[in-house]
Amino acid sequence: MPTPDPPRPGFLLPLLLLAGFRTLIDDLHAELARQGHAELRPLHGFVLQAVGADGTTASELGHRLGVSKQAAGKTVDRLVALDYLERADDPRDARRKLVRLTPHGLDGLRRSAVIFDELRQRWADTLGAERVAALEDDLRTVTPANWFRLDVPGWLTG
Amino acid sequence: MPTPDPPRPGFLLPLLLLAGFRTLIDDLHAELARQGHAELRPLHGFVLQAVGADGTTASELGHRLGVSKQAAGKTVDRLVALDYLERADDPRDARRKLVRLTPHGLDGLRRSAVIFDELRQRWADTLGAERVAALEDDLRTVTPANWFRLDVPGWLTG
DNA sequence: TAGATTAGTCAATGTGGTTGACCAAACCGT
DNA sequence: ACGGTTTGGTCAACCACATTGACTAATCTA
Repeated sequence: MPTPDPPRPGFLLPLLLLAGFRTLIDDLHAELARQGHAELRPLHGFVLQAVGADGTTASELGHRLGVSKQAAGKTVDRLVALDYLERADDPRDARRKLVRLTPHGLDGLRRSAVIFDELRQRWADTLGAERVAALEDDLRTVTPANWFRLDVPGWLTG
Repeated sequence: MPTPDPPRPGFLLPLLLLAGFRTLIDDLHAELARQGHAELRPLHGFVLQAVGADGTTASELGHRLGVSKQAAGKTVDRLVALDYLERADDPRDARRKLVRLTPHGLDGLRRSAVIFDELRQRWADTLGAERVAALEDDLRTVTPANWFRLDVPGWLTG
């Protein structure tokens, strides 16, 4: 059986962007698995990044991730069960439950940052550093200004 | 409250690729909704594209989409309910059930192609045609050769 | 202090994915 | 032609991630 027909012209661009993203994410998690973080799912890296070293709350996390506070809360539950996050009471506001990285979670986040840097360097070795930079510049240009609000939908689940 | 800290250097590249993809998909579906296809979810366009004008079977569809035949079957169920796809018996093999686009589905697929072409043109107007082409070339270079197997995980659900 | 807002949780539901089990039809080698 | 294997489809159970609505408790504010 031959490979399926290549997509029509207009379909190419989104597919390539998706493929580029997927490639990075897949490579990241393959390497993370090798480094002792096999349980980390694609989505989780974004969550750890959004929690950050300073910690946050479930509601704020939901806002950063662009999902409801309930969805954020459930994701935190799972990452607590995996020992990536922990909850603590906020002494200044009894309603709030602070969400913080555990040492294990901080390790995962730091390794992710290192691996992403390496992957970007690999792209720079292949394409040339200036083309990677141009690619980033171009994407920043055509993308809404608030792109860094880590708006990651369900789809990283793959 | 200030916007959250921008991501660390290594995190930028995947986030920008994701943002670019999301921007295209969101714009596509906003326009599709205006043109009478409000029920089409982000994933569905890829499925229609994978079904193609000639039709296919659930198993083959699963292969093209990189998911199990069961998952493909359930997705077909949903698109049948929305009148985008229909099933028919294969007279030459009683096991197979052909999956075909309905007229409504074909309309959605064609409109998607047109809109994607327009969006790509919009990028070319902003960045210049040669930079869009360079972007595509670069992504093709750093991406596995089989990228056009429409390997779309759960995440288009957003 | 009363009323509005905010944080978190629970419950029900939807979508898209997985594995395993199973049946019927088709294929293939003796 | 027959019997074993492969293939296509479906069912069931389950998981991950999202939604909305309802609710409590704590805090803020007029």
